Amino acid sequence: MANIKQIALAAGVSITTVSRVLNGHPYVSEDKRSAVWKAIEQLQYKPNRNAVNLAKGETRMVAVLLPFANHPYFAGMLEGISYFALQHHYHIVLCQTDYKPEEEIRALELLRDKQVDGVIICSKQTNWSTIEPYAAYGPIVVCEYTESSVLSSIYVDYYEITRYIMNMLIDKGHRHIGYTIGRPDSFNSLNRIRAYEEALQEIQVPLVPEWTFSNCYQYDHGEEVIRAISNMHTRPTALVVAGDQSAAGILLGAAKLGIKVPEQLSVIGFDNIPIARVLELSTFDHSSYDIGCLAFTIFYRQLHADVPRTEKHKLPYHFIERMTVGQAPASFTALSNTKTPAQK
Amino acid sequence: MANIKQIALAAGVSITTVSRVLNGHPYVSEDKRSAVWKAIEQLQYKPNRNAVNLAKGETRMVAVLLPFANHPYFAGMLEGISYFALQHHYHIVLCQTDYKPEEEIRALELLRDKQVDGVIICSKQTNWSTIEPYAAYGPIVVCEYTESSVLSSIYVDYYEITRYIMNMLIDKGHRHIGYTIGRPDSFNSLNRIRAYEEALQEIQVPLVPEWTFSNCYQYDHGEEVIRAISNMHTRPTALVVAGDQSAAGILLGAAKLGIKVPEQLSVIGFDNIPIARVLELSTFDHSSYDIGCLAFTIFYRQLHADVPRTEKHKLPYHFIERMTVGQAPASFTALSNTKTPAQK
DNA sequence: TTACCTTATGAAACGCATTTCAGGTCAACC
DNA sequence: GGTTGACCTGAAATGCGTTTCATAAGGTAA
Repeated sequence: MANIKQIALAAGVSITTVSRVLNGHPYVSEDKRSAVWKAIEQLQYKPNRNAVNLAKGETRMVAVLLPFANHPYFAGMLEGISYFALQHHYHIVLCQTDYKPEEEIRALELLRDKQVDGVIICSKQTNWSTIEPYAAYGPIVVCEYTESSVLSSIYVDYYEITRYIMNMLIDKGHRHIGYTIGRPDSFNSLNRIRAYEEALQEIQVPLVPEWTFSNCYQYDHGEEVIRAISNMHTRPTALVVAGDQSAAGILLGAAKLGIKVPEQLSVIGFDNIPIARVLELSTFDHSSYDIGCLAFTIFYRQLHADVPRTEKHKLPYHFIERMTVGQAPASFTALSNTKTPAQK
Repeated sequence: MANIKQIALAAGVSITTVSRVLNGHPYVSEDKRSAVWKAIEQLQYKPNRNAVNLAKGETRMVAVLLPFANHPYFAGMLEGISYFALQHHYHIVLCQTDYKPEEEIRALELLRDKQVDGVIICSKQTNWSTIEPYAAYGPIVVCEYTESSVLSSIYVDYYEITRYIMNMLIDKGHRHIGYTIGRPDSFNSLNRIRAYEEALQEIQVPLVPEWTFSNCYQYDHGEEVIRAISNMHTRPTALVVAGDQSAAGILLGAAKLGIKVPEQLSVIGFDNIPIARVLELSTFDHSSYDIGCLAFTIFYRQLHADVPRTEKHKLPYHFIERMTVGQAPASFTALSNTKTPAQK
């Protein structure tokens, strides 16, 4: 394929002039400009992006780090990032990490090695101190709370939300409340747990470890949870579920097991993914699509304007009341041993 | 950041020797080798990937072209590609096109401009003749049937599958059969339609245009379909749905509208995505994850071995019988005007 | 008339690593 | 002793654009 030198030769100008034409610089006479364009078209010339990247020190690529793309929450985020990226003529390098630290590092190394201009971290495992040094090579935007002074952060206050939910459930008479979370040791999970425990403490209700479940992401996990609950002697009357996907599994599993929602079990999800609407799941909305859009916007601004690279954005949220939260069932308010009819 | 020149200087060797050490070439004396490594570590040197790409003419990136990542079928594919890509030290450039031809072209231009070594097309709109010229710049693998002599193809024979389904439904007494598809003009859709129409023709049952729906991808679309059906005077007794996601919408919508599946309506999905299992949806399995794995493998082999770049792989499939296909309801076998109880 | 700016153009340096080619040493084999 | 081949090393060419700097013509304000 032709290169810039051949264009220069064909158009009878210098390489510099070709580059000027290519990049729309002023100070090129009309006749040379058209001669260059003519040569470019005749030889079907297109600049080699590697050479451009090398010379400009910019790749117009951004790495997106996430555990799995095959999850509506992250897929939504990806879509948001993608949409804004395309508008700004950026491309996305997808780094699916499965929460493996070594894969997360590899994504950050793309930044260090100048393969990308920045990184958007949707969710990660690695600790901040390992990530921070890479911020020297370009903006890093994290969709999670961090106090780091070199990273930008878009976050949802899960402590606040969880307190809000717990209060709502307690107001409705629930005392037997369980929860599910994703990774047990993530910052968000720890905040959820803290809010949960404090809320119970305030009304002096003991914590039942049996009613707490971790590593819940997919439908299957939700089904396992509801199966486990259906076999319990004393069941929770409400579940605070960390993601709509597993909440959907719980709902559909409950239907199969004959557990009535919300009459016997209230379920609250998170994320408001499409299936939540279909299943009438009460949930918290904080559109992952919008988070993605914002993440890209911040990355882009930080790269092109001389702004501090440590913005913090707390996201609003709101509760979407649908059909899965109700009053605590009378028979369950006190510790009872009632068996519900449908059980395997 | 340090570059190779500074390492050469610090280690007291030539640039060539540093490059040799970096790339593990033989014929470097032990003392020089260790001097180079020492300099590399002291200066924290890492090669600039853009320079490497430029010099090697290879980027270890592959573009993945798909309409939307936020769909379990494509997300599964993406996961498969991703998994194999990581193993081979490749990265993925995600090109979400929303079926817009100009975005599809942009993805192909990445190949022409040497930003990626190849392209995997999961689904596209652009016609083959537009895509083919780009094959000159690197392997292009398409997850769809094509006769093109420069593209590789992994495909499922939807004509065959649809005939299989139609026969099954006809055997079970169904005569009022509807279908839903995605894009009405795609190759796969046309084959589905052809199989559908031929099957009806053979048993001399007239086609009811009202029972055919296009542009169905998401839950919402499925819900719209079932709502439309519930308002029909004469309803189909079976639906051949082109994707599990919209089939799920149909199932959940049917439950809300009081339409019993499969007693009143049989539903067959495609793809066997996770929600299908949860909803007991009878469907065809051809794992999109596996397609992704295969797609990357073919791309990789074509790039690194001297094999023809036009492999064709027809994928196996199998029907997964679950709970949504039944005998045609007696009252529906003949054209009847029976109204089912639950209607809005 | 001098001083200075705008327009126009190309040579050369620069971004950075890989690869070819040529030259050299030393041991083994004929 | 001469030839051959394995081992080692670096200068220079190569991949390809962008950007700086130097130069020069033409115009204008002081």
